Amino acid sequence: MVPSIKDVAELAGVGVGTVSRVINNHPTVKAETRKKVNEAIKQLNYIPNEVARNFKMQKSKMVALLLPSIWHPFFSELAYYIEDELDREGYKLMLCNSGGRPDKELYYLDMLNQNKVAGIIGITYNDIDDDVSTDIPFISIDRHFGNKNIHCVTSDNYQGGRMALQELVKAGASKVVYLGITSSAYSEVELRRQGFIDEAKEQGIECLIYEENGDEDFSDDRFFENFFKNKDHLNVDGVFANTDMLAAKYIDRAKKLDVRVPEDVKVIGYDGIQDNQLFHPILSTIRQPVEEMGRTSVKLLLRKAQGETLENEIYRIPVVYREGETT
Amino acid sequence: MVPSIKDVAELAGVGVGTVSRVINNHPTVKAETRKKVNEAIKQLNYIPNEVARNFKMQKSKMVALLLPSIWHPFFSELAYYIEDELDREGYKLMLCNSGGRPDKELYYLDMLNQNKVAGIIGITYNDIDDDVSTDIPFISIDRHFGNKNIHCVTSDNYQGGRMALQELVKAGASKVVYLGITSSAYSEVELRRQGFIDEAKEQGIECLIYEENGDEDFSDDRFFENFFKNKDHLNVDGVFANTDMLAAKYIDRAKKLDVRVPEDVKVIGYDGIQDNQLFHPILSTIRQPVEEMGRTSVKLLLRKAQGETLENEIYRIPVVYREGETT
DNA sequence: AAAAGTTATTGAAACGTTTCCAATATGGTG
DNA sequence: CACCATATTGGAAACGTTTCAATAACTTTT
Repeated sequence: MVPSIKDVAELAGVGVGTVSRVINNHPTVKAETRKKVNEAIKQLNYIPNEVARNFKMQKSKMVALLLPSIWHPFFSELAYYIEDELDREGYKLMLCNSGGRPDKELYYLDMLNQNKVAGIIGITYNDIDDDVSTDIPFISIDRHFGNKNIHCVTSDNYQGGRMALQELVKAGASKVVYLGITSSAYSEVELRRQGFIDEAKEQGIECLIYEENGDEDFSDDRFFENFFKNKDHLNVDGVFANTDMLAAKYIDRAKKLDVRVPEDVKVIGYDGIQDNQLFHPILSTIRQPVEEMGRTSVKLLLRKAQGETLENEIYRIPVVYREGETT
Repeated sequence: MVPSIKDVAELAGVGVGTVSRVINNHPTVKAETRKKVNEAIKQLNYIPNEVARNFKMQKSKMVALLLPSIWHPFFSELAYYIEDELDREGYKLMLCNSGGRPDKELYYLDMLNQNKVAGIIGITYNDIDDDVSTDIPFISIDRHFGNKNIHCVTSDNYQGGRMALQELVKAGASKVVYLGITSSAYSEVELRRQGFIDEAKEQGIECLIYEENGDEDFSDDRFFENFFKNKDHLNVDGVFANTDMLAAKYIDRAKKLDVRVPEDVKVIGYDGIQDNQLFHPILSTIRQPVEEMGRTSVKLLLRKAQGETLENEIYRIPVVYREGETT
């Protein structure tokens, strides 16, 4: 039989309230009593029952991370830092893979609601703003809802887009294309395109755009098949891909068409996933400040959970350029 | 005010017990009553309070995944499947990154104990067998404790080792080396080496071993520096690396020494992480059945949680060879 | 129509905390 | 010593479920 607070109280010869106060470090306990209680705790090997505590408090020290798939290297890095930061603050992480599917996102939101989690960090592709319970703090990564007390953390996508163009030009490109997989839901990610275009215009560089929607049955093969069908696309000497993965796949395909990187085409990705150090050639990329994004999200979320109101609606964190071998 | 089961009971004009039975689909409720209750539930927008339920039951439908780092691509793939399988069974996943640090593993075990999780799936480097509470079901991946009702799921490492040698030989290698990062704690992973050696002996192939301990302040740079110091190591024409990551790094270094892969040296990794499709050259590898390992772990764990006793102590799942461009 | 059997329902108790108010102990002051 | 202020403590109530023994409502059998 696992001992309860009652057993401790009895053994220590005090009331349950006192034991509770000792456990929670309330200042109003005499040192002597505290000692007695601690001894009883040790003797009985008593461990506070966190489940009962959650119940009484009507909330748990659990934060949910809702994202498309932990399998993706960018998300798994993000999850790593989020978990680490949460742990420092005494919180736990619950992982929810939505697969990017709207129905699953809603299903999870519902479940998290029932489970009275302390907060949610979400990377969602759904207009979930109506479904997020108002009393569960929510931090959205890369999507800005602009209402309902949902705050947003993101990398500085716009600046990243500009940077990508600058670097391509610096590397000698004069005709560039933006490669993207879009989602029907608006996201800050689109600013990557905008920054890229704006900078191209300012610099007087010819700039093409190629995008396909990735919401359902998206296929890499089809994407690149379509892309290379357009002869214009074979004449570019600079490529900025939406994500590192897409950039890596582009390089893969390009190679098969005897397009050499970086001799014929310079390539820059976005994300800065760690593994691209092992891609050959090593990818040049706009590196998202993943660690800072993760930790910031947690810090903001916990501040919200504490009842604070945040000063900004959106927090954009600067990106940096990381040179590889593709520029 | 969020409605409780009591409010529903009142509105429906029944007892709380009846409402509870409706929610939990007990068969002993008249259809008519059930309908009344369901209407009340809908009208009040009642959602069962999972926290209270956990409390009453003294356990939650939460399973913890304790691993060194979700950031590692192999673990993030594993986590993906584990979460998916758990979700199908109505369970949730709590993620714990131990960093491979013994103290943190113990700290998490303690915490999981307090939180009365339904079970734990662990990839640990610690002799945690004395610290796992006997009444929390535990599935250990890649480590076999052989006691205390801790069951083990692993890939067939021994067979994988043999396979690696066979494939290197098939590709033309005649003098091979096994590259490994070891840990002080025994793990099934070591069978990769054993299988490799045994097969080499049987085939009469010369076989070197190079290993370093990775427990603390391990550095890739040092590892390869030491490795290449030994001139013998420059004469091999076949390399089997412990993990894909290690193989990719080997290829990286080899290139810098003008060792060509696969012309001069054939390389095979172990794991089959997805991203190695983007490595160039694409890595040949012994693919772990990650999905099956993940799903099997969950299935076994939940059977244990249900009170079943499992037939085997260890479940070895077959591996397959996946040919890339390095053999 | 009563008895017996079956099925459906009720409502109190229990799970282990925290919190709050009342009660008591302690210490200081006039 | 009486009184008051303050520090410390005790213990009941409450959190929202599930469960179980008791009871009620039907059915069938006699």
